[in-house]
Amino acid sequence: MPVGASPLFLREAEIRRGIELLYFGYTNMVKGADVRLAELGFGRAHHRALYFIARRPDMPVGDLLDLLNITKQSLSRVLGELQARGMVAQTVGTRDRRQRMLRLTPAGATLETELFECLRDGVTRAYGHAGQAAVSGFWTVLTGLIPPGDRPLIEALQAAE
Amino acid sequence: MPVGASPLFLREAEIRRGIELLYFGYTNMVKGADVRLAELGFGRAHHRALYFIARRPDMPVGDLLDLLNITKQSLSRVLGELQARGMVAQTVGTRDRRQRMLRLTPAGATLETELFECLRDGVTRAYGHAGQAAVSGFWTVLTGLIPPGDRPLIEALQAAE
DNA sequence: CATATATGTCAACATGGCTGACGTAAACCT
DNA sequence: AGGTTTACGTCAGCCATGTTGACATATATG
Repeated sequence: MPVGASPLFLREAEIRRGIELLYFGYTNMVKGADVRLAELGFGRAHHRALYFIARRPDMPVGDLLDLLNITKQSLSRVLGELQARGMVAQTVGTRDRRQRMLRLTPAGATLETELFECLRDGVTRAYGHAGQAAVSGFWTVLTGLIPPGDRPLIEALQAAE
Repeated sequence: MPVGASPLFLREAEIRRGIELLYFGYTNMVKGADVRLAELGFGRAHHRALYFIARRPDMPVGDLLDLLNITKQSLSRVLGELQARGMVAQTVGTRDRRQRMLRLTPAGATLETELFECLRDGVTRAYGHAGQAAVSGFWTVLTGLIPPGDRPLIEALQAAE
């Protein structure tokens, strides 16, 4: 922020606006996927696991736990259901045989793609109407909300596709 | 978006980046408030009710239901707890005596302020580092994620303080 | 006066978090 | 080689917060 920028810039109203838009924006983004998940008997927790496994194939269980920030017992339930329904498979780690590497089965990949498309449509529309500069600001502000220490974990998702 | 903007602009990587930042940004924004709420034996649902009642004092129950998009049975539990603990009070509507107008008690207002400050610190930092143009883009993209039909409801929160 | 609306309430259930305790296999360290 | 730590899994129970369905009451409205 340039020195001397309006002090009103950080007034309560602006903060509340951000809080509200973030809440409603997130809620609306996932609304479509929620419907599809419910039809299949899955929930948001399943989606999150599917999403990150799709994003980083062969991620070990521990990394997924770090990303989701839940207990292994919670993840275990979700992962067990996804495996039982043929969406996720495990292989023993090559470098460290204690690790279980997670990846999607073809059926899992198909479902993840379908769910991604639910989110994508809304995001594409929002990006398109806002323009590239706005999108860049959107990314910048959201990144600023993440504690610096946690950023590498998230940036690693976006590195080298 | 200007005609002829990069077609790469809407590639999958950009969409996924937005999805991830929105998820992690939201999660981190509310993390501090979650801690405080847990100390008091409240949860996020209580916070959402407190938040919107603070934002629009004397909002009728039905409006709050529309905003939160949950069933009246779910809200009723939360609201009952907030009333039992002296955070929220109801008055009979003046224009329509069937309505119950919600407002915070002084204790409720104190708590809401405290929780707001938990969110505010993170948002203020993110806004400050990003700059006003980025914040504007942040708002624009998030607004674009909300179905146009729902926007008036949310904009009404931000009108005429 | 009949009907619709705003709210409340009882009961049962699902999802997805949590804690605590315990077990196994593999890696790592000395 | 042996003890310790790490990665993962599992059993059991609890809590928060959402859901549906049915029904009750007071008030507004045509």
